[in-house]
Amino acid sequence: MRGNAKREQICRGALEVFLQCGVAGTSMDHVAATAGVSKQTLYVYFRSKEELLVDVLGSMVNSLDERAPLLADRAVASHNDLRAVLSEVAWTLVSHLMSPNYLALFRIFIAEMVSTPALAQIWRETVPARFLARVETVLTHAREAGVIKDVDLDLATRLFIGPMMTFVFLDGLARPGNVLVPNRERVDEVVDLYLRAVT
Amino acid sequence: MRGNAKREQICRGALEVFLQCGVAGTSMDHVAATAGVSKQTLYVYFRSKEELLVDVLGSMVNSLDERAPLLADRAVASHNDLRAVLSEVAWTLVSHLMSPNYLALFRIFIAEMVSTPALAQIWRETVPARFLARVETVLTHAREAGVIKDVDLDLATRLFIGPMMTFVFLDGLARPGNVLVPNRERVDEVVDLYLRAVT
DNA sequence: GCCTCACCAAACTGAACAGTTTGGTTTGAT
DNA sequence: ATCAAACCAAACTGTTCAGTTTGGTGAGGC
Repeated sequence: MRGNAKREQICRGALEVFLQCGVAGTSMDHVAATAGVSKQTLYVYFRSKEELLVDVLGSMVNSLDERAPLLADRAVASHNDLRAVLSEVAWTLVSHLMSPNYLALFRIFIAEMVSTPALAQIWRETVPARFLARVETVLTHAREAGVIKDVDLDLATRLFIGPMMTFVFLDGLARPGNVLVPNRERVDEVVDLYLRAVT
Repeated sequence: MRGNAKREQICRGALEVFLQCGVAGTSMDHVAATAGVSKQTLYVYFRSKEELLVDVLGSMVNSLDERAPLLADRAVASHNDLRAVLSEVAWTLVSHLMSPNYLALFRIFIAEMVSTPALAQIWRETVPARFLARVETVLTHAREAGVIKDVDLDLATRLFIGPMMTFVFLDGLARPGNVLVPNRERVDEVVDLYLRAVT
């Protein structure tokens, strides 16, 4: 009976190696060794390196931020509510996405998307889609409650997500081995500046 | 006499192959064939694939946007001046960075930065540094002219660059083969929303 | 006892590819 | 004419690596 235990054991090992060495730098021998599994068993569970990659990255990206939707459904009845929720959303986004694992994941997705369309789809449907949807939900509630002006929702979302992306890309991705994570106060300052545009 | 003509011929070919096939997918044989040069000559001009990569990408990234500094030095005496300059800067940024070549360049830099620190440095000192500096210059002029409020310059820059990055990353990089370039009106709407925060 | 299922280690195959070497040909200056 | 610098095509070397094959071991069911 081909249980899930071995499969997950393989996934854990593969994820570790992929994140640390990149896709090109990862050999199937290395994965097998790290997972504590024979190479043959590896090929019983996964037909190819590509299949392994898609499966492993897909489930990693899916398992992240499971508690996040709760956040977006909080009531937004006042300017202060909105500020608090946006601060929370922004901080979750920045601190998650700037963790070493997530940055490594970014690199892999961005590089492999071209040759592996399955990855491109997974990526779009999880990370950007989720964060955008979460912010849009919050802003919709805020608009319904009359807390923000009647602005274009997509634009307002971009104006919010964008500055957070500057942290992730300019201070994270572009500085391998020397990531500069902003503190929460800094993120809140962005939120405050943002609120001046939409309220 | 080892002239520059052959060298540039090699660079052109190498750039084409690197952008189209990625670094891992590029063989030195392919580069030589595309450049119309023998493999041996290739190795006379460049000691290794890595040296070729750094040289080629470095000069591509340096040759871009040479006319841009002119823009940032325009006078910003009124709200309308500011709007016009920011619109121009934003549109230059978005339309340049979302071109197929630039997106391919992004992918390579992001993937290779980790193993090739020289690339990371080149990247930071050119693309982000230049665009940030340009926006900061404009905003500084605007602040001196009393056109915008006394906001934190770094924050105000992030709030401006960020939304443009959403176009580049979410609608460009994340959609290989199906890039959605926003039209100029859409970019101007972002600029207008932005101006509500800083003026 | 024996059979089968899940696993293992290790050797193997075939292809790709960075970098080198060999053995030339062209060109242009003297 | 001759010599040297620049170039070329093509074969070669050594390595890495995805994926396969071989020849097993141990454990649970019957």
